[in-house]
Amino acid sequence: MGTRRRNHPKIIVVLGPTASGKSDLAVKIAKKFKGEIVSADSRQVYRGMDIGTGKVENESSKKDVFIHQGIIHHCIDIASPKRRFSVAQYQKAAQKSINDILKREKLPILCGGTAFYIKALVEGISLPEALPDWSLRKELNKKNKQELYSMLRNLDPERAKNIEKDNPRRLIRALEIVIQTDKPVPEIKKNYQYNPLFIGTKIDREKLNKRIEKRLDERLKQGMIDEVDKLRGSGLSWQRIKSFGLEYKWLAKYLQKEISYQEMHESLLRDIIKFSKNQMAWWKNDPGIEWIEKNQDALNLVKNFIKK
RNA sequence: GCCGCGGUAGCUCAGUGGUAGAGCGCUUCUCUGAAAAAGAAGAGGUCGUGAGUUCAAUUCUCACCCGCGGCA
Repeated sequence: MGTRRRNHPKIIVVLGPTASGKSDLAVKIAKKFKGEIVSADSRQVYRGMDIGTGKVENESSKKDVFIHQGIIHHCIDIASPKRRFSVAQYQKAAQKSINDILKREKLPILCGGTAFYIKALVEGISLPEALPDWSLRKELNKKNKQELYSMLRNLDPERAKNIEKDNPRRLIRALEIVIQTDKPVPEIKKNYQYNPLFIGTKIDREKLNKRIEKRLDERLKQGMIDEVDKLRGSGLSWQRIKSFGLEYKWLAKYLQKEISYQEMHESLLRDIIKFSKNQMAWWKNDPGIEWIEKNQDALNLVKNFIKK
């Protein structure tokens, strides 16, 4: 995830697969080193999605402050599930949060499982300014990937060289940029603004799978089905709810009586496990991450890191 | 016990007289405003068992074993 920048402000990044104990560790670090937490989770940004996204409990009575165990959490509940949220919005929100934390002379602790969000923030990647244009996307979606690819080859041969030519979603985004800006897709620029310490919470596969299953059953008992039902009641379409994936997708199917409880449980468990493997794919070969098994090891790492 | 249907990849199933395919799963990989998204590559099978016919059987024939349904 990039190199450390010695002269930049220090931040801690706690990452790892779902159910590996990130939130717990982040709170411990925050308590010990006067920190605040910035969530890096593409689903926890949405209000009303709590149990299914594994949000920690909010103790705050104020509307726009999220506090858990006395620790301020940022980038949670910052968006309506009715509106689309994206990595660029996250990047801005998280940068602002971190800068505020630094101004208060506290330690920023980025914590979450969405690798793309973490990358966008830590590397400060420059996302093209072209805004998503949903009507254009809808139009382009009618074309097949060969047509999309040849369009891109005509408009921006350079980008066409490197892009995955079988991936319609990427092709459409590239075309969107070119059509909107009337310029080729800009080369990606990185702008490191922080000096991060990456801590990964690691648990062996078999144990993690068991934890995932246990946690799923707990969440079901805690009223996760009801939560999805409420989202529907608040005016979200089933299609939208399903687009959030995992628990939202499978519980929506179950609530619509498309599948039985058992099918829901099996498929959901399988997909969460698959998801956790996909998360690890981003990190497992990254030499810059300190993988820890005990929280105490992480606290020691942070202590040394801050001293330097 | 009799009749019928079935037994092919981990699962659900296509298919063919010239030693086999799909979807899902699995493994690995990618990541430029949907990322819990979107995509790529790969590994898996002596086609239930035994015999017969044939140059050649997973495919046809017979017997047996197993599963499902019906009848007794």
